[in-house]
Amino acid sequence: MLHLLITPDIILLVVRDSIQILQAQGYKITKPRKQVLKALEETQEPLSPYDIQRILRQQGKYLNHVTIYRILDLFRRLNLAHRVLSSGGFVKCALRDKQGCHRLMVCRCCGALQEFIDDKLCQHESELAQNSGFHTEYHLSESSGICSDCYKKQ
Amino acid sequence: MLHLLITPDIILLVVRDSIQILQAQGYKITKPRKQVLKALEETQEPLSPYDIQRILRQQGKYLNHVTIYRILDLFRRLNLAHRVLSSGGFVKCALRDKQGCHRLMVCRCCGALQEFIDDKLCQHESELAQNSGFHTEYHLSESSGICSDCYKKQ
DNA sequence: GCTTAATTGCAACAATGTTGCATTTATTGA
DNA sequence: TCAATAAATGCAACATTGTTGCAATTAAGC
Ligand SMILES: [Mn+2]
Ligand SMILES: [Mn+2]
Ligand SMILES: [Zn+2]
Ligand SMILES: [Zn+2]
Repeated sequence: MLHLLITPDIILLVVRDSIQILQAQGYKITKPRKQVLKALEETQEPLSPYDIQRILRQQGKYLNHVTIYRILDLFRRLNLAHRVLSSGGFVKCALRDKQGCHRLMVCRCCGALQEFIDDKLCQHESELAQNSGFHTEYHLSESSGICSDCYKKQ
Repeated sequence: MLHLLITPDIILLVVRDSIQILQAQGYKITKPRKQVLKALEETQEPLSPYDIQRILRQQGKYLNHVTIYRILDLFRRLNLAHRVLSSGGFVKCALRDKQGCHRLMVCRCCGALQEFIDDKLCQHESELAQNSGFHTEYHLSESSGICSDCYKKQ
């Protein structure tokens, strides 16, 4: 339901990219880490730690939930993934939002997520914050509404 | 830590206002509901259901956690309160953000929250969404950064 | 004061998240 | 290729958070 066009090619590319980042920072490339990366990449929805465990289990792979929590925490710190605020799930960060700015639109009917980026918006928002002395580092925001599909159906 | 100037006068005003809304919609004005409202109003931070339970217990008032969950759910539906996405807590909505648009800045050092409103920002964001067919109903977004106090200390 | 529908409390349970420590594994370089 | 070793994982035990069905209570209206 994450409305980003993710083809198998891109998945491979992005997974490899993430692995390079892990390596560059001195983290081991372990089987569990690769599996969590792949799950986040392939699934078109935000995944909670337990979602990921379920998905992997269905593929005959068992990871302890503690391990998954720790891996997701690492990914978050490295900006390889980020939380979806409203659901508490995690999504894999696409290459294009490396800047650390994540804006989501969430459809209240079907739960569809759409991520977008707009520099002017970030700038405007940062300026507003600045006016009250706040120094913005990154935006992780969600808007609520109705996606085009659900809108047509009404 | 919620940087909104909330004086005892305003608390009384806003609590009364919320009670009118409850009444107008045919909901009973019960002791538990008044207590949860007051706790949200008086506390300067977002409160989780269990936070609220703790606070009230310290005042010798016991509410079952199930009750608190149900009350918060009702408040949310009536737009008397809304969730703080990053913490999972709830904040009481001030009168001025009745429009249903809630923008927060969260300090990653001290956790301070600052809520603000900017029509131009909402408009810009809605337009962007519209471009991809998304119909925005309300914004509930959070930016991350450093508040003025923490910035000075560095 | 009654009546009654709405609300709350309770019990039992399910899901989510955390910590300390033993075991395993990926990396390095001999 | 194989040991050494630091890093990562698994496990157990626990803590916190959230849900459901049903009985008891309560606020609102007469
Ligand atoms: Mn992202
Ligand atoms: Mn608000
Ligand atoms: Zn939709
Ligand atoms: Zn601060």
